[in-house]
Order: sequence, then structure tokens, then C-alpha cells
Amino acid sequence: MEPLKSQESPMDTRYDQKKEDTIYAEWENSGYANPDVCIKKKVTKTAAKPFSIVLPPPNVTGVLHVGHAAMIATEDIMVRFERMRGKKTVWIPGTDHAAIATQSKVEGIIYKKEGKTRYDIGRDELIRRIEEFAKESHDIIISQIKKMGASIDWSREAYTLDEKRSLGVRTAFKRMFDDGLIYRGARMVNWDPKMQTTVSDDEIEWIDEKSPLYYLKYGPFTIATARPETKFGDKYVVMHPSDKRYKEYKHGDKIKLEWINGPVTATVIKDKAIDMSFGTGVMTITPWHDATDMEIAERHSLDKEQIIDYSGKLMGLAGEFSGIHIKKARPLIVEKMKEKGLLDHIEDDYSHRVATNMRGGGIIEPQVKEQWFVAVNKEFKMGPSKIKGIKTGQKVTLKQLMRHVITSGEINIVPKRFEKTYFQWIDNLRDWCISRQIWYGHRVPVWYKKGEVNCGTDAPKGAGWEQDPDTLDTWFSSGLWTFSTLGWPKKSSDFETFHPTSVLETGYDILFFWVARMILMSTYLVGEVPFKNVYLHGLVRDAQGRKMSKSLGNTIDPLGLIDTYGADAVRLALVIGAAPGNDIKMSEDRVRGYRNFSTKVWNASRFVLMNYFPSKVKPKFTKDDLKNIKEFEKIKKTVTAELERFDMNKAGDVLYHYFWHTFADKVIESTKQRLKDNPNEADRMAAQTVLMDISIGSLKLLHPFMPFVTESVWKNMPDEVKKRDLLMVEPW
RNA sequence: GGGUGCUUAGCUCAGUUGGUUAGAGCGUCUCGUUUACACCGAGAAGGCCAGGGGUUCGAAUCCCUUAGCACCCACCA
Repeated sequence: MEPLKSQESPMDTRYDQKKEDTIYAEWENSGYANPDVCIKKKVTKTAAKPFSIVLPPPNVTGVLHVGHAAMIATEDIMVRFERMRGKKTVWIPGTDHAAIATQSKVEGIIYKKEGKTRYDIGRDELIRRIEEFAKESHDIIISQIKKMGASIDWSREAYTLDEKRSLGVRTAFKRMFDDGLIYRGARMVNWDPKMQTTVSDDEIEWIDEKSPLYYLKYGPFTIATARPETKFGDKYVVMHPSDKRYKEYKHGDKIKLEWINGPVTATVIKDKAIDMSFGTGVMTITPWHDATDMEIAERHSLDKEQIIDYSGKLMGLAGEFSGIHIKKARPLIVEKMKEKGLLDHIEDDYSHRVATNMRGGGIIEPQVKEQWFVAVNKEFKMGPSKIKGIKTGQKVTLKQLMRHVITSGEINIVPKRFEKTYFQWIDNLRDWCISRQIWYGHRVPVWYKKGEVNCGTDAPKGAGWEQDPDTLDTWFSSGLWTFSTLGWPKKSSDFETFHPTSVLETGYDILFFWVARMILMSTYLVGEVPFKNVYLHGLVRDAQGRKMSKSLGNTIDPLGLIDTYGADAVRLALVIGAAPGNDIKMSEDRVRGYRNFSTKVWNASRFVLMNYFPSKVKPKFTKDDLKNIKEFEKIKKTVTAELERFDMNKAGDVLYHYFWHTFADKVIESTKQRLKDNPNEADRMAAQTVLMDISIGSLKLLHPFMPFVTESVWKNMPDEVKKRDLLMVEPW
């Protein structure tokens, strides 16, 4: 056998990142991300076990950030690993219409460019514009997901607002409506006067604020308030029943006193909700605009009056101040009180928290309003159930279902500590307000006609029906994601094969928003858990450890890093050293380090190839050869075991060190002598065989972590070691 | 007010069920042009694993406690 001359080496000393797009195209064209193709091409057995995972759909509000990149890297590792192991593997992509966030964004753009509001351009036109924006955003996101190397099944792509998913939403709504779990009621809601919509409890962000605390003279009492502009209608004065300072006042006493706009009659109310140590221990209440006040008012059947309208302006009750926005009204009112001698004193530097709409909206004003709710504490008869410990026909509440599947262990949360967080949230959960007064999203499938109400998946027959103008909370549709993407409510083999999904991988920040809602929807609607495992990754933070967010503008562009260091390096930097549930601080140094590792993998393989000369001579292995092979086998076992328990971090770390500091530094070095001018052909063959075998094995193990370099190296490997055309589907 | 996490080498962080001299990347220092790789190799310095107490033959790891930081939840006017 004529040895190759080393200068004819087929490979450069550097792996060429520019070829990543070409490699991705090969994967895509192969169709191997689609389990049906894998079966057809006999890469996967028909009877193979399924492995399924849904991609948490990115919002179509912009571009991918590093957090998405971490998520894609982690999931792709799981998916590639399971596919290579021969499982019937599917990873389902999609995007989320993110109703309020997207509309808010587009409204902002329109207002900036044209100075027009949504009311100026109208419902249909606004939706058209949003769809246009969403489409662009979608295309960018998809191309970014591909850049990361995601071996995702594009043939199954879904959108939370597409036709199939919309049917799912209407079906879900109707089922819940018919079961009495969805109801319409006037309740206290979080109203955003800026976006003109309600917001769920979970979408509120509390911001610390310092503001003056005003002490006002209310007849014989002094009351403290941070919001004097809400006090016009106050006609109840509340104190703790066992507060000795006010024992002379009895519950129900009427007191005539002079107030902002003239004399009023105040009624004394005794209620234990009062904190005696706060201020003077006395307060007046504004039930319409405060949840605590509302509860007190409900307990004693007190009057409730609206003082602030939905755009944030004072109403008739405010007398001379009516029509003025609360922000402008405050100083005027304080001034008037001062003149009337109603202002006792002002305490500066009082810190409290203000509720804001985290989706780019304004300051929340609690309001009482008719809305649609999901009743989480109402009993219903469970439909066909495959959930362990829940029987078909059993009486349960949604809250009980959500709790049960975690306590029973049917869903396993990694890391475990988040179970506690989850339970805490469930225990505090109130009925879920699902209606929004924005226009982009799933319209509430309820129609009205002269007092008649009809809920259905389609508009009722006959003329004169008018559909409810409200749209649904975006999480209502994403809650269906694990099964709506598999074809539900229609029967489908995808659903039969892949539900419940194997694992849900997402950031811990949307445990409540999304994970909990999927559990609610899936257990109720399909009688199954949505997934068997929940793997929560940490948040990728900036240099100061702050959460990266579009609104803060501190996002790192993962594409920039991919351009300079390659996708594999970025993937490794985001996965290795990141323990589940712990935050990841992104630094370019780390990426550079892993880029060097990519080069190492490239060059070590190159060396092995340069010394690979097939021959008929039987290799004669030395003791060290056998030891080296044995050591690799051990690494293989460890990596497999770690990946099985979703410890990508550990598996990656082990591989990294093995490949670099054992295989490259020790094994390769120790064979150099034997490969060069060795008269003992059997010994040389042994050396080259050991190197080739370990290389092949290592490339397979490394592939889920760094698919581009490994696939690229694989192309140069001799055909006789390959079982398939792409490393992507080589047997593990 | 409840809850969770973090505090380990100069910097950024790993260390799953407690087990021999505590690890990585980057940085620092010394040496090195050898059949791949300088995006490299060989080696070195650098740590009372936040403080205190306890359990144990043995603790970075388990328990208690103190402090600082971060985050989550909650109706304090």
C-alpha cells in the first residue's frame, strides 16, 4: 500500500466556519429531522421508542437573543443524542403571536412614524400591519434558529395564531365554557390605561417608587394616602376592631365631615384587614380601584363607585376636577386640600411599589370590569383520563389537577427546587383573566344577539349575531402547544405517537406563564400530562448580572458571536458550565475558548487521517492500546448516562477534557513514534486503528454538542467507517 | 411579610447521592519551532471552598446560625 504524502492532506489547518450554512442545508435536505423520513430511509426502526420535544415558540416581536440561543443549543443536544440512539425523534418548531407584546410594539412603531393610534387606523388595518410585522419577524427568527444548527423538523412548523391552532383555541374555549370553567363576570382586573386592555396578574411588574405620603384630615381622623386623587368618593372610614385608640367609634357610626368637594357623611367600618401599625391605623377606602379595599367593601356590602375612567381621567364624582388626568390632578387636589386645611402633613421618601404592565404598557389602574375568566377552583367532572391517580369522571378542580401531576411525580421538574416555587404559585392562584381588549389575537368565540349568548367553534347560523370584541390572553393558546402542534383537536398519528412529549426545556422565568398553563390545559383537555420532564435552564445575563431584555437594550447578539467564532463555540459556551436553573453569564472569552476547542477537534482528526493507511496487515495491539480503548469506552458510558439525565453540562465537560487532554495530548502524542517509519507493520496498524476508532467514537459523542465541526470532519473520514451518509444519523 | 438561590484560584464559574493531595476556562510566570493544531505543547504560581457552631472515622458537599448579594411570591393604605 502506497502511503499518502502528508502534503496532500485534504484539510486546512483551520475548520472553515463559512461552510456552516452549507452543512445546515445538507441536514435540511436530508430530511432526517423528520422522524417519518428517518423511518422511510431506514435510519430509525418503525417500532423505535419516541422522543418528542416542542420548541418554546419565540415571540414574533423581534430577533433571537442569547437566551434563545442557549435554549436551542440545549434542546438540539437532547434531540441529536436521541436521534443517534435510534429513537423516533421529533423537535417541533413554531412561533408565538404574543398578542399584547406584538401589538404594543407595532402600535409604537406606527405612532412614531405616522403619529396615529390604533383607533385612527382601525381594527382591520392594524391587524394587517401587525401580520406584516410578524411575518418579517418570523423569517428572521427562523433563519437564526438555523444558524444555531437546530436539527428541527420544519415540516411540522406551527404558529400560535394559524388556522389549526385557532381551531384548537376555539375548541378549548368551548369545552371550558360548556363545563362552566369559563365565565364572564364583573371583577377587579388590572387595567392598563395606556394599552387600553386588561393584563393578567402574572404580567404585572412591580416597580419601586418613592413618593410623598399625604396625611389628610378626615373629620376627627387622620388618614394616610399616597394617592389623594382617588379620595373623592371616600365615605367609609375603616379601623381595626381591637384598636384602642378608636374604641369610642362603633361599627356603623355616621359622622358628618367636610371633605374635598364639600360635606360628606362617613360611615365607620371595623375590619381586621387594617394594619394598626401603619400610619394612624385608620384608612378610607376606594373599592373600585383597589383590591384590598374591594374585599373590605364586599365583606360589609358597601357601595362601590368608579372614580377614574378607563383612560385614566377623573370622573363626575371629582366635581371640578372631572376630566383631568390623575397625574395632572394630584398637585391641584393637594393644593385645594391645603387651602381647606385638610392636609395635615406630608411624609417624604415614602417607598412603595407601583404596578406596571410588563409588556411595554403603562401604570396599572385596578378597575372593576366585565371580563372572561377561567375558574381554577371550580369542580368539574374529569373527562377521559390517563393521568395517574385521576379517574375518568372524578370531580376535580383545575388547581387540583395542576398540583396533582407534580406531587404524583408524573411530571419531573429539573432542578427539583422549582417544584416548591410552582406550588407556591398554585396556592396563590386566582381565577385567570383571559380576555384582553386588544385586537391582535384569538377572538373570544362567543356571539351575542338580543340577549342571547352562543359559544361555539364557529359563528352561529343566522343573521344578527355579533362576536365578542375581546381577544384571548396569548398564554391561552400557548397553553395548548404540546398537543395543538400535534394536530389536536383532530385525531392524528402524531398525537398518538408523540404525546405526552418527553421533555419541555425552557427558562425558569416562564414556569408560571407557560409551563403551568400547559399543565392546566393538557390535563383538562386531553387527560394527559403535556410532558414527562421539565428541564429549566437559567437566564443568560449581561456583564452586570442583569436580565437581558429587549426593553433594557442590553441584549447580546448571538449572531455576531456565531459570525466570529462559529455556532459550535457559541453552543458550547452556553451549555458547558451552566448548571440547570442557574443563571449563565455570557462572556466572549468563553466563546473564544470553545472556538479553540473546535479547532482542536479539527486538527486532531486531521492528524488521525493523515496517518490512516488501510492495509491487510492485522494490527497487534499493545497493552496501552487496549487501555486507551477501554478508557474511551468508559467516557462513552459516562457521557451517555449524563445525557440521559439531561446533564448536558457534565457530559460536555467530560467530553471536552477527554478529547483535548487525554486523546489529543496523551493518546495521539504517545503514538507518534509508532506511526513514523515503523518497520513493524502490525504495530503501526495497531496505533492507527486505535486513533481512528477513538476519533470515530469521539466525533459521534461530540456531534450533539458541536454538530458543524464534527459533521464537517466526518466528510473526510474514510467511507468504510461510515454506516450512513451523514454523521447526524450515525448510530450512537 | 413568606420563599428560593448564590458567596469556591486575580476574573467568570463547575463540583448529582459526604471519601484519598479541591477543578475548568480566561489571565499571570517559565520553558518549548516535535508528523496535527501557536486558536499549540510541557510545567509553575495562585484557594483557612463567606464567618461561626454542630453531626461524622471523614464535610466545599448534611444540619443550625450570622452576614452580604440576587431573584420569586404576597391585598400593607
